Amino acid sequence: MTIKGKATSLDIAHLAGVSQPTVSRALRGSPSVNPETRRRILAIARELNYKVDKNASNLRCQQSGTLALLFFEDPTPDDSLINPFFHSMLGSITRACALRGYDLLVSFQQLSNNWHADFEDSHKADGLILLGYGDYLESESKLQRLVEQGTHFVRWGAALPGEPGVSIGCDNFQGGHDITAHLLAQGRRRIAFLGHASDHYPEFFERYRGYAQALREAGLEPDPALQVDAITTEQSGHVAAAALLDAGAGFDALFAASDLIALGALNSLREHGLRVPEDVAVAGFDDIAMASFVQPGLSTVQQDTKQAGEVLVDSLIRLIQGEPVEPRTLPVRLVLRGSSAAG
Amino acid sequence: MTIKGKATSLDIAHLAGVSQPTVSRALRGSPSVNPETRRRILAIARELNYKVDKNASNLRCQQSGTLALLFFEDPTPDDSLINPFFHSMLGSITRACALRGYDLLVSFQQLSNNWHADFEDSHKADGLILLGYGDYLESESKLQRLVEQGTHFVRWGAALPGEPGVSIGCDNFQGGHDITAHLLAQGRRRIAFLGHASDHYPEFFERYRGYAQALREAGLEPDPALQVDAITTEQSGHVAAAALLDAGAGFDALFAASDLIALGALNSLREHGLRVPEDVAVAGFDDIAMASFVQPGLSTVQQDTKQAGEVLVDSLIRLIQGEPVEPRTLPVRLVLRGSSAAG
DNA sequence: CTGAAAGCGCTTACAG
DNA sequence: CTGAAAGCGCTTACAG
Repeated sequence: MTIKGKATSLDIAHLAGVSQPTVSRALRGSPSVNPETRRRILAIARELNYKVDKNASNLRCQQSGTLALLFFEDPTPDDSLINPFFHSMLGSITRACALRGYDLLVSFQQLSNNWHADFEDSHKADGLILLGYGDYLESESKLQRLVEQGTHFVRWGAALPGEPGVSIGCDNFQGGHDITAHLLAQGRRRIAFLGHASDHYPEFFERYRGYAQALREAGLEPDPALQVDAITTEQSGHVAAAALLDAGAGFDALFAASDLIALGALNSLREHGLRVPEDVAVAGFDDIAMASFVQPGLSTVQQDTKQAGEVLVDSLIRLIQGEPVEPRTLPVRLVLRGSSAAG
Repeated sequence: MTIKGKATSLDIAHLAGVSQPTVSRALRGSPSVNPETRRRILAIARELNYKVDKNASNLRCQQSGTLALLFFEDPTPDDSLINPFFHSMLGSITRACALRGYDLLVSFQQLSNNWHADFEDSHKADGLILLGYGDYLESESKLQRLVEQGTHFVRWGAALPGEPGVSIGCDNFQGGHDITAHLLAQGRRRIAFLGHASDHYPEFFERYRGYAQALREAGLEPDPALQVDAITTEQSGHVAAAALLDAGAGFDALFAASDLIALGALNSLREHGLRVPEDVAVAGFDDIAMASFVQPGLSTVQQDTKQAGEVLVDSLIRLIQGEPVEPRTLPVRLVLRGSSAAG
């Protein structure tokens, strides 16, 4: 049985002695096809290794069965510095898409790019998942445009009031609060915060707010001298911790807005001869794989990436199907290891 | 200017007072379009935020402008354990695709899945990139089927004679040889190898062969008691190193077939009270980000993931275009850090 | 339960 | 330089 090129539904129709639409119906499981006819058609399709041409069916149905994951990179274009947390999200999103029968296009984007809507306008994807850190205020206007154009999208980020579009994020405030409360419970009093704490980085800002709240609940006022800006890289964490030490602002604990920052800080503390947790307790945020590997293990706030991927994908699919979707905040949980033991 | 739904080339044609094919030509940069007409068409297209419908153009052209990356997972389905090396490859492949105008579909696959050819048969992708560790002999027959079906694909792996299809890999033999020679130059004599050394894991096997060759060049015979099987996870490395210690096979250095194995071994050595590098020098393979982060830094063999991604993508595109493509072996380089300093 | 017909939005000979 | 026509491979009313 040879067919020039790939088999089409018409080839199968000829072979089965039916019309091409009947083949289409049989393949899609239409109940109005004679069981015997369907069996014959399916057998032939299998033998010919036939696959429905997605370009044709998508064109006809005006959809693509594909989601696009747009990953926004930090300024640094260095592959190796991508936050492992996002890799975990990528894995989870990929799996969630596969389970729901969607394909996933992956694209790395610069924040500055003209990325809005390209994928959906060209029918390459039915909707977008936006992922990645960066200056939020820089991207806000673009998100606004996506909304105006009616593009279907969800983004991973702080689910705050007034956000354009649908945001899914973890409970950054609660995580920041709980880990700080834990450090306080270990007897720490001078707790530094490493990470940006402004509208430009809403997720970090929420973590900072939780931190400040926990301090106040313990009767302490956040000390501005103990907050140092940092983005999510080891390097930035290293620099921030060194700056804190150089400034001579005494501290007995350190809450980093991400694990990568915490890991950089750990190395900086070690270089300065400080012991963890004896001299300084350290905690991070994310629970990346490395957190459980370093010595001592890094206490941190775990984001459930599996659930996050599922919620992102499910929300986007509902959006595409025209159903109402609310922003969601997912729970976090503390993972306590040696780095925050009592001093 | 309102058009119900998304604008099509026909909408633009009406607005520009030309036929629809002329719009198509103008948009694709055909030289036979009047410059003034083209300008008018482009202006309207921009104003309407028009994007060519990929489903339609792909259907017409019988291609997709998309590559599919099939990522094969190790038996373990745990997201967090994915080898960071592959994440780096993913980043590099994504970028290489973007630069060449191809979209990238990403799919995680179980080795056992019925993955052969699905993507290309359904016209979702013009070709496949296969990536991931696992038992090679299990997948060989499937690769053979891909070849028989004329599917376009390249895979990352050992570029050995007799492989089905086109394999691109790094110089595993040379890397294994050079890092072992380095350990020997540091005065080490009893060098253990952690990792599978059989046809089931051709890349590891090549690294082992390089290791054995370097030993022989130094007048040493590989000691079977110093080789312990391991797959690419920290856990496996931890277990393998512990087994080696428990067996009492004395060794003063350890070459792990991957960085993850080496990192697991480092923790195991530490738990046994052994100092690195004083008591045992340690080296890995891959140069993942964590290698430069741990203390002491992990000496390793760097695979150039940027080049690897580019070569994979370029090779696949050439394959799709019907050009001849040879398997390739890419150079590696040593990255020496504290873990292999003289004892 | 099945077939003839229309049409999704493009691209590309073909004719002028 | 431009238009009328055909066709890529499907899916889905519509009619029977």
